[in-house]
Amino acid sequence: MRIGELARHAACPVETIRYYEKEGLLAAPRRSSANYRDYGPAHLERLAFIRRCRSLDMSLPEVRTLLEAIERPGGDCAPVDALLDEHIGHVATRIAELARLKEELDAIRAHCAGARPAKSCGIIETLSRPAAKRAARRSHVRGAK
Amino acid sequence: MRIGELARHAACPVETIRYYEKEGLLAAPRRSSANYRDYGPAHLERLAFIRRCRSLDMSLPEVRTLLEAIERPGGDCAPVDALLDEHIGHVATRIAELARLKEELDAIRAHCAGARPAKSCGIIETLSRPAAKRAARRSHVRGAK
DNA sequence: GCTTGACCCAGTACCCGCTCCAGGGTTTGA
DNA sequence: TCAAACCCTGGAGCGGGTACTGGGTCAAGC
Repeated sequence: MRIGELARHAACPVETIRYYEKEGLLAAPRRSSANYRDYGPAHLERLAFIRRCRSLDMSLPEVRTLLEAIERPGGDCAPVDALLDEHIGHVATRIAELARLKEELDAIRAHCAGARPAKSCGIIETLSRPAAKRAARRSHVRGAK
Repeated sequence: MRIGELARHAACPVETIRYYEKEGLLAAPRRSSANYRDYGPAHLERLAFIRRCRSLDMSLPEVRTLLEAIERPGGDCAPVDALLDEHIGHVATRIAELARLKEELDAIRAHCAGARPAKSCGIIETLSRPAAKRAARRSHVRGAK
């Protein structure tokens, strides 16, 4: 199967497949005489796994760790469990952070009822004042917009 | 005041201040004879505003829009209100997405009680199956790790 | 007057996870 | 035979900085 067909089966852009190969997440397939990549079912399975993990907001290093744990012959799944637990923790943390953020934004928004001269707008004034202390983000799960 | 002092007052890395100047968010200050940047209180006020907005997860284009709305003489604050409403909407959307994601991750995690051979681990099997459909993220608020 | 260390400058490369582009070659169907 | 659709490599770009190189400057102590 050529890269376009693999891309359709895995619902993954062609460029992303080449990128995964470059990053060592997906094994380089053999090439046709015209130098086209030629994939088999194992590649599709592996790519689907990667895409599924990505859809769960795992980073590529995390996916790599999972793939290595799976490939390791005779290994148990304890590292997989640990990685998943940690990832779930990150997601929970980010949810809590965003909930606090939303409270703060709602409070700021309440300072203005609309259409007043900018100089006397309570929102602008509030935005100019220092924030209540919030924990810094250090984790990889993406934010809000 | 030199850039280091401004950085301390605003709790903002020096490099970031230079970056904001390059991006046109912070006006270029006058220079000392040794070509050092020389800031006044207005710069600190403006930088504090930018940092406050960033701490609320606004993007730099959003901050730019706010700054322009504030600077516009005689303008009212309706655009500010609108921007804030939109941003709050993005945050709420991201919270909902992450909550769904966490449910899915919890469900996957429940498939393994630990320390089984990787081949028979329910997590790995689940990760290999296609995901339930979830809405794609298109918004700027960051995710979970 | 000289040294030491803290500070400042400009410019560039790097992070992630792609995405898009340029400029070519190949395959497929009409 | 020709066009459209596909494939290739290599490189640049996104946001929002961070880090580094290789210099210049300043203030204090000796």
